[in-house]
Amino acid sequence: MTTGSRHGGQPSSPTPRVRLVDVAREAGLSKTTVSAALNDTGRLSPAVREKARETARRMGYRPNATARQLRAGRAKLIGYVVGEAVDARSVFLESPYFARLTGATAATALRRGYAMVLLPAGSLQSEWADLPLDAVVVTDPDADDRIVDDVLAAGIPVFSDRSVEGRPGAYWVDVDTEAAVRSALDHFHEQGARRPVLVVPDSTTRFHTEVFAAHREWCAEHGLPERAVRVPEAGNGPVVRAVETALAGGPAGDRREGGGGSDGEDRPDALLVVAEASPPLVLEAARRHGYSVPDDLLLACVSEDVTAEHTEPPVTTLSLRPEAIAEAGIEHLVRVLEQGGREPAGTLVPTRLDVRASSVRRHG
Amino acid sequence: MTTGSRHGGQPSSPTPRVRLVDVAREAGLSKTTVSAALNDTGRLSPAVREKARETARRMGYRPNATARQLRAGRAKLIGYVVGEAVDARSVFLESPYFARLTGATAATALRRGYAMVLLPAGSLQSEWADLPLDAVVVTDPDADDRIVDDVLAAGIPVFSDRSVEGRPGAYWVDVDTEAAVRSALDHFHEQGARRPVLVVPDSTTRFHTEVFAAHREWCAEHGLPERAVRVPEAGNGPVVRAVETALAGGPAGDRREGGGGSDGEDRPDALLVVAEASPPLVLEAARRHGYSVPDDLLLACVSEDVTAEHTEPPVTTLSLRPEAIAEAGIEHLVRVLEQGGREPAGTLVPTRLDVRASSVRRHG
DNA sequence: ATGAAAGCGCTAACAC
DNA sequence: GTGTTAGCGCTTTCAT
Repeated sequence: MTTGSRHGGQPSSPTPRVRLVDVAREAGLSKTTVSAALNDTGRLSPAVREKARETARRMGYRPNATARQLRAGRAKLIGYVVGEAVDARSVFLESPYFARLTGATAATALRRGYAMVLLPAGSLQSEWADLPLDAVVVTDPDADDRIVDDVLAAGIPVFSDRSVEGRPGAYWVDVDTEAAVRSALDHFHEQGARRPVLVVPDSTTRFHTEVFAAHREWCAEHGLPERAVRVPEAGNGPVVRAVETALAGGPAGDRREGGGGSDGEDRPDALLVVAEASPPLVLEAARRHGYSVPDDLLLACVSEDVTAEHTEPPVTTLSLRPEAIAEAGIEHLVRVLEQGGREPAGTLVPTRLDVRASSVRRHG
Repeated sequence: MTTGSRHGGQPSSPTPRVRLVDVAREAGLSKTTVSAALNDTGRLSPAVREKARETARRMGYRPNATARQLRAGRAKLIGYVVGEAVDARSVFLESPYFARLTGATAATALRRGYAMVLLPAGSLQSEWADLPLDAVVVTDPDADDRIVDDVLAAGIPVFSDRSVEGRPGAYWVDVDTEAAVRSALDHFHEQGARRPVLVVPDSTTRFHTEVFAAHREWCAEHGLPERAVRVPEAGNGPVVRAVETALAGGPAGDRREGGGGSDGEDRPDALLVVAEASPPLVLEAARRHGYSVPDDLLLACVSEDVTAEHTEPPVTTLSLRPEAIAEAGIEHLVRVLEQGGREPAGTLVPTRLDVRASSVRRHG
């Protein structure tokens, strides 16, 4: 009466799932033959191949991925962590940039045969040590981030930004930050702006530190004073406050001599916001401070936020092109993982400036 | 001179990775003993257990997850797809709601020992057929979505919203939509509004159809005309246009007799926006149409968008509490997967109305 | 052209 | 207490 003595199985499998050997038995063939037929390998007579396939189909056979992985030695699984903002638990996805980067990475990876596991921002390698990850993508790690070291120490290849350059087992894709900053500042300059201000997060992320440096350099080259406000933390509130600081006068550690309205000479005439913030809110902040955009303030945001197109005036954005980054990164990863050869280790992805009314001077 | 003939391995493994048997040999013990020591099972003398552990640590041993999975029969992997908006490829994450739901699901799952694979929105089961998924989470499937059927047909448990109720192998978590809609409309009513309008996506998602129904019911109960505008597609543009339609007059298929300004009686005095849209943009749209919020229009949005707190006035939001949904869902999933027993199949999660200035009448 | 058998790395019966 | 052994389901030499 023992109707099949489950050996080491689960509490009660809903369906005992058909295995390769079941198909083989049913078709009167061997595992080998059926496997070959299904994988289109080996030399089989068309008849047998078809019979095996047909039987498999009829029985609803689906190969056990885990067994394949074990055999193959790799799991076709990659991890994805956002390094930045360890404190901002799982909120990073609310940034349109990370949202799109994340989605695009997952989609591209799957297209290339890899599944992407979403790892909570700021999680430690130890928390997912027993995932069979072939590689880990670490986006925008902080300079002092442990995660990259942890993963490398575990012998897992890391794909990150340029900050990992030179580390064995680490590969990178990055935006061409300098060109990006230049393109925005040059654009302002062409439009006649001479007192641009930068608002940038005070983070140790590669991108942000490079933005700061590129801005400094550009200002020096153009003989303009370096005006920058650093945002202490992420979020719309802090960024908007930083924007207000920027619009109130010059840089943070700056001469604000004289008492009241020292407007005119000192008021910024262009604003580049690199920190993630909602374009409508930034625009609104400018208005509150008595600026009319673009008449007396040119505005551009580094952002993927689609609301930028819907404001009045629409806001010029500098897109980091997350989809392009994701694609470049995954292509790179697949090449490294599958060809194993020593790859160039890095790729630079250009940005795109979408000029809209907020940064174009009116009447010619 | 053959320095180790790689058998069926990769092109060139960077490090041959230490296996259980290596540790065993090194420690002069058997695989069993080491395994037991590491997993804290079996009866081992403390001395031996320590020795095994020490050796493993020293050699940098990390168990092969795939082998474990094969042995255990389950991969501790769950898939996550957003059913809604098949067309909006990987953009769904830009919605703060989905972003937070996604992040929270991943985090909660990992805490419970499951890794979450992010599947591109609208992707088919066939595209990830060879992932060893223990279950698939399908958020907000459209009524005619194939995905749920596909996954169930593959013998994989599905966790989704209430629309899957009654299907064997399907479990659900859902927001208490009716209570949610009531709470918002009741709030408007208490504030004196008598001509509320609803803006809701014209989708076949369970949530949206229920919102529409709940609103209809509420209006009937209160003897108020049902005013609703359905948004044909997602995105800030379409939603803002729908808001403008709503504010211009009554419902879409509605008497708009007479020519010009039939204001007064007909103008809505409260607006509930259920479609994802940026609160600042909605507010701006209301202003463009000559409304002052909250003086002659009360406003509330179903949204997780944090910008709602930063507008002037701040916007009242109805939060669906994605983190709570994620937690309830994953708890449920883990229970089903691990205890296998026939679980209650469904959980309802309450929403939260965050009342802010946009929906509170001034001067008492 | 097809099948038998080994083995991926691990865990769990079952001896000793 | 500790070691031996048998698989988990699949792919892949290697015989036949």
